[in-house]
Amino acid sequence: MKNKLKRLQEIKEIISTSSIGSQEDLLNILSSRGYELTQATLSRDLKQLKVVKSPTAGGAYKYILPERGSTQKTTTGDGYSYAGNAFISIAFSGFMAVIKTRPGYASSIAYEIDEKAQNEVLGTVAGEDTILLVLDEKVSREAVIKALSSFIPNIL
Amino acid sequence: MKNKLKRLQEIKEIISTSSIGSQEDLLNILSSRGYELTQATLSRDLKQLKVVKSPTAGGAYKYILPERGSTQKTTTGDGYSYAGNAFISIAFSGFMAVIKTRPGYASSIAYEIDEKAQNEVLGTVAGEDTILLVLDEKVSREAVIKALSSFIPNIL
DNA sequence: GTCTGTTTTGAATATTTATTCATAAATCTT
DNA sequence: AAGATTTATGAATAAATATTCAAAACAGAC
Repeated sequence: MKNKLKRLQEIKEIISTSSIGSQEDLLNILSSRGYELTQATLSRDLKQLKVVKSPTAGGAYKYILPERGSTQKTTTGDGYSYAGNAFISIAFSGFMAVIKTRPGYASSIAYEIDEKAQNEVLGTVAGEDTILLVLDEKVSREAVIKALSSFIPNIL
Repeated sequence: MKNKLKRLQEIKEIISTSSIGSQEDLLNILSSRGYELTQATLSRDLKQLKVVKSPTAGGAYKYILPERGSTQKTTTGDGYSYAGNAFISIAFSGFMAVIKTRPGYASSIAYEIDEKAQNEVLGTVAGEDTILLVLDEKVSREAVIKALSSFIPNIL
């Protein structure tokens, strides 16, 4: 219909000026302003507007508009990893390990480690060509190597 | 139970690192990591964490952590303590700890730690979303938590 | 106009999420 | 320790929300 756009505007306005806790409430307000639609349509409208139902401090819920001017997130898309090439060496000390990489690759490899070796590695800190890993004190160094080897073939 | 806190941290971590579309999905991941709970409890957890189910660009939904400053208010007192919001989790290994934060906040929180927990923490190294803490070997983990909790309320 | 493809919508339904109610576990107070 | 109070939880259910499926409204192209 022609008034979908106006309706979306109205929805944004209602949501931003009052505290709406359910689609049914919003539906009633819209109805009182002359917009006839069903919950199904409203659900789709809210999805399109990227409206979100957020828990409030008072223990209830309210709909909120998405952040304005938020930057689009960039997704690499290719899904390929340079880990194999960029990896240079690994060494252990206590419950830590240091990985050397080719310059510039430390953070991307660290990101993969964070993703894929959560059981073995508590966390990482990456510089330019060095990654510091904090290992779980319950796992062996062999287990760490094994976990990393699934996406860093050169490690062996 | 006592593991509610760890569970909440785990939830934050899962949500911030992967794309979860329903509580059931999240429930499965939690289950695979050893957390047994029902959807009812998860719903309450998410409400407490103010997690929100947001429509994505791809036409689906995903859970996201609350944006800093959206509904959360700054703590009273001498300054801003945004640390609470940006903090995600803490884990220990040996005389070290790893703190995960929302991307970009690691260094500011690390700065606060350096300032305010000098007795417990020898030093920190911060990346984008991870802080490495070297702990004083004479203090307990509980003491560290206690010291940090004075300016990272969410830690408890 | 008619044809064809796209968009919008409602009714019914499926799915998802929140809450109620009861119980158990933890915490506090004597 | 016992009793009282708060907190955490699951099972069942209620409530809310998303989607399917079919139909209608629309927009162009001819």
